[in-house]
Amino acid sequence: GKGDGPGKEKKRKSKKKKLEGEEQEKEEKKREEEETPGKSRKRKSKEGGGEKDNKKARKEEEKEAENKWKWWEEEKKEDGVKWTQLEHRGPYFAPLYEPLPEDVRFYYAGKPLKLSLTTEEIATFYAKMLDHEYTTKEIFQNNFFHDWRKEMTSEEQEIIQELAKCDFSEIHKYFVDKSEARKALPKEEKQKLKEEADKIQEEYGYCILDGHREKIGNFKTEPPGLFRGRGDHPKMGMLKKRIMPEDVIINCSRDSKIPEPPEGHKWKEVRFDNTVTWLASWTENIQNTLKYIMLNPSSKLKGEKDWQKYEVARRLKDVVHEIRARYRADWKSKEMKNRQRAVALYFIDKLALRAGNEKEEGETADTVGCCSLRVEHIRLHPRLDGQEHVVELDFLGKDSIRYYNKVAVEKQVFKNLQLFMKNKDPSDDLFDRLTTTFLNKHLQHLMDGLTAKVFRTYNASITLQEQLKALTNSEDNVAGKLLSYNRANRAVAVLCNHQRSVPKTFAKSMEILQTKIDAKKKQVEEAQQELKKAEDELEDSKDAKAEANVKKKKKLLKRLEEQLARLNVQATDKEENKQIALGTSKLNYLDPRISIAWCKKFGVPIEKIYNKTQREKFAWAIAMANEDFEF
DNA sequence: CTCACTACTTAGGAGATGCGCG
DNA sequence: CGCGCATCTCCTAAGTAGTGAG
Repeated sequence: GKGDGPGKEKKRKSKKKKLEGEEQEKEEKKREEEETPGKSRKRKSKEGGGEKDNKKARKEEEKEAENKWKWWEEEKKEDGVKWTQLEHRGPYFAPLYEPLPEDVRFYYAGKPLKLSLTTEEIATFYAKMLDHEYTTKEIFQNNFFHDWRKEMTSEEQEIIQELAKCDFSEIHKYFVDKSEARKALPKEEKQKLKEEADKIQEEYGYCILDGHREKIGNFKTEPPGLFRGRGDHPKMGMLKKRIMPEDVIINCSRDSKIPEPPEGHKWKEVRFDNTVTWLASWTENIQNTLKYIMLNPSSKLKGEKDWQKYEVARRLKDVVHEIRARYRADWKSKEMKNRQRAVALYFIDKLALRAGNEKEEGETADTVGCCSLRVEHIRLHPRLDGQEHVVELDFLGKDSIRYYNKVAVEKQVFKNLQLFMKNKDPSDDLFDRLTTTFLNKHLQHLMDGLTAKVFRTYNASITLQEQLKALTNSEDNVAGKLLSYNRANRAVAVLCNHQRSVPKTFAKSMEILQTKIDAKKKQVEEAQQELKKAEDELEDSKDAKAEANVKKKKKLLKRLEEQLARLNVQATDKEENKQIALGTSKLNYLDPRISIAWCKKFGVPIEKIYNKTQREKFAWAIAMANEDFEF
């Protein structure tokens, strides 16, 4: 193994660029906020002070919020310095392996075989996944078997030569039963388990940052297991090793209580770096990259960064027209590099594509973003479905999620793409002269803090704002307004290509809906026939009674048709949402102040939009946005 | 420029929990 | 008051983007 490199020299990060302008902007926002009528806000946050000035004792949550750290009302730290005090208990380690009971056996070539502890543990990783699709994949099997054999004793290596002869079924059953037994536990037992978990959370799940108790995001080390990559990952099935204290670097403040490593163990290193936000880190053995223990999204460190992200996106709003004019001009640039950059930027802006850094081949699944698109990922149609200059994009993006889109583009773009593809193989880079670094250098020059990803944030947020404006009807009731909100949110999710796998129960509930539709259709048909009959009768008799009957039947038909239409809309809605995930954009791309302003403007309770966790994450925005907020 | 390394955000799936309904 | 589905929480993989050495 080459994964262990102890005693390497560590470097400190240098300070980041100045952001004075931004700070000023924030100061202004604050003052603006404080002028708004309603609750008066305090300058300083209270720390455990039992002041009770909130006479109109509202909900508990609000009382709780009273104790929360209103960091956004404080002065910002010197650039690059993330904290002055950081104290925590270190990570909570995954429990050690518990050997299987004697009667749960592993079989090789039909015969029971007692495994060494390590070998058995790894066998359980595979056994647990037996009914997962992963274990049917050859790469997964090969990687697993290779890594497993490496950990076996020489006797075991001698015997266990083929994965196909391994029988894990008893082990598998053991874990299935175990999990079922857990589910069937009586209430009080479950309660006890929960209390234990809460205690761990209480002890390890928080840290002290600059005098405030802050929630940690992931305070547990990742347990050992088999690596589960996404998509066609070349490393799927490889053994992810157990993290020991000896692998872990602790970061905290010098004068804090240094966390104790578990009994009989030592930390790899303890450092006191206040220019970073992480509390602990280790190197994982699959990709040889660092993993970190960091704070929860509700924390100051994360919240401030999030806020800053949206402020950068808002600054883009002011210059985006110039930038667009600039890249359109660059479509004609004499420099091929600049032309490629201009076309790529157009895609990033128009289609909200990711930047697309280069990746090491064979290390990860074959996915691309904008700058790493290959010729094989696009098709050019001079005309298609009545449109001119259509580009068909089809590629796997982040998490191996497919991006498929047919989009009409400007003639210049189309011509450029033809040029970029000329004399190239399908597997060649479309933008062969372009890297994300080059693109971002250019963007930085156009606007301070601008990078490719800002376009996604900007376009997502501005789309939400525009869609909300277009779709919300103030006459609607709350449910109707929420529907509009979800539609606006969905427009963003579609733009950003946020997908989910089709819910397991989808087909079933769709079927129920379809049955309803079919029944309704039949009713409509019947009503049509009856109407026809009534009309025929009227033809014959021409009396008032028959005429009234025709009217009645017409009315009925109309109502049924409307009901059918509504069901169809519902089905379309459901179908459209089938593979769309709204959560990612809500959490990462939509400036929360847009949603909060909308809630205030239309009298929709914020809880209808954001659940508790989300409200904690966006506490800064809830505190500062009023109904006039404009992104 | 490339490469190695670092630090951070963004992402979908699995499993846990909660909630409305009969 | 349990059951089945929807929502929430947790987990950790997979991106973006920066730095600095050579």
